[in-house]
Amino acid sequence: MEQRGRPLPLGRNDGERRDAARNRKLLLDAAAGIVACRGVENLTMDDVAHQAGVGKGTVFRRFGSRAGLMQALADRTGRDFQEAFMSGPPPLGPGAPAGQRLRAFGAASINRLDVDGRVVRAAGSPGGQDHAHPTQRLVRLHLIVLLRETGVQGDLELAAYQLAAFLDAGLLLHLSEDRGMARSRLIEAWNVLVDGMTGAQGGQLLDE
Amino acid sequence: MEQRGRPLPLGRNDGERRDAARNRKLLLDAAAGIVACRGVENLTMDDVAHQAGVGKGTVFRRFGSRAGLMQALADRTGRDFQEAFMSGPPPLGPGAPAGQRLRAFGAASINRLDVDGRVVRAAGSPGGQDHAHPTQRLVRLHLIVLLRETGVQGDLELAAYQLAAFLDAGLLLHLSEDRGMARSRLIEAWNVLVDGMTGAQGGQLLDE
DNA sequence: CCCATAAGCGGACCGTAGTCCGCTTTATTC
DNA sequence: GAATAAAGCGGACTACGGTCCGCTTATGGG
Repeated sequence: MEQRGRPLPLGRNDGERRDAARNRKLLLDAAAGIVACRGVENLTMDDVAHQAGVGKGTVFRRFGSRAGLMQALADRTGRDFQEAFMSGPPPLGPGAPAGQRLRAFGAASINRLDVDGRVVRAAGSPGGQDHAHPTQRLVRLHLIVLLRETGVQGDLELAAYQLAAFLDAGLLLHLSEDRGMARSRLIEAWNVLVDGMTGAQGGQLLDE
Repeated sequence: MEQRGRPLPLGRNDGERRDAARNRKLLLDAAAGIVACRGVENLTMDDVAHQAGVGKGTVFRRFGSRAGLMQALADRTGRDFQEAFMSGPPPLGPGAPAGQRLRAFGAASINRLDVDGRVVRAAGSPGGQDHAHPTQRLVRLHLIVLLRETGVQGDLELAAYQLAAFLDAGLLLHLSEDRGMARSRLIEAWNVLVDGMTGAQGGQLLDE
């Protein structure tokens, strides 16, 4: 049949249907609760569905996969972090010199491990993080901007990947927990890495 | 019953039992065959067991998990690479200046993607690579030695982690396949990273 | 208020990773 | 070569991630 005079019968042409939105929240809350009380690794999709009082199919319709659910969870708890480095107060947010902001970004990322490092790690698909995810892209974009601001020449995109690779939740958790490295040591290594990239050789030149 | 005069009734006090060794080989061969003809993602543990003519339990007894099997597979095909950078000809092996060896190591790792990048990526547990695996440790140890040889001061262990993070198979495959970046570009970015760490600012100072 | 449409929903179903436990094989000792 | 103890083995079994498809409900227009 050809199209009728009803071109946009969408539930809501911008967002999702009311019940869908409600269920999304129910599911995220349920997931957060389970993570809080039993840990990420003991979260099953059936649990989440049951706890939220919906069917399992709904969970997968919303989030696509377990990793997708974790991503959504990580994004929710990490939203304030995003805002902090996008538009919060210096030195993390705009206002401070780019070099300091880079340092602050690393420190903040590393200290964020306690909050939801395990969730972020679990958000990785089998075979590593999902580098194509919007959050990851945003982080790299941020790094690129800061690098450019410090006057770094060359392949900024890959430089951003290199920096972000060290901030990978799986790696940091390994260093912190399995290897017992102190946060301060990780932060110092980040600073050295940033200095090496931005050309501040000694590490003292741009130091606080 | 108390212990008798037979203190060491081990099958073989060093290695594994004959049949176990035979099955290990059968299993690795079967896995390699399946990977070669159907790809890593279409390999199931039941397939491997059946193809090798053993029970499924045997596969898990030998390799612990799917990731473990992949690791073993990657290690076998990567053994010659290990030998190449440990004791092969320069510039990859000993004999060349450390700076050149670092560059060669990155280039070799990146070019190795074609061979078994997907296997290595699949060797990662859910939530990233297994940084504690002997092969990873060997790589980092190698990097530490080379870094020290170039006169780098500071936290060499974490510097090695930073370098190795960029050579992660999952990341490189993403850059190469999803993002369509040329190998040459990745290698150049590696060189720049190494130069930044070793203090060769311009990139031309130690250039070939 | 009723209809048409499409999005949403649920839970039975499927495939695969990983476990378990009783049986078999290997190696060692006398 | 018989006894014995440990390692190995196999395949039924479980748990969980993910799919499918017929049913329900929200939504917007007549």
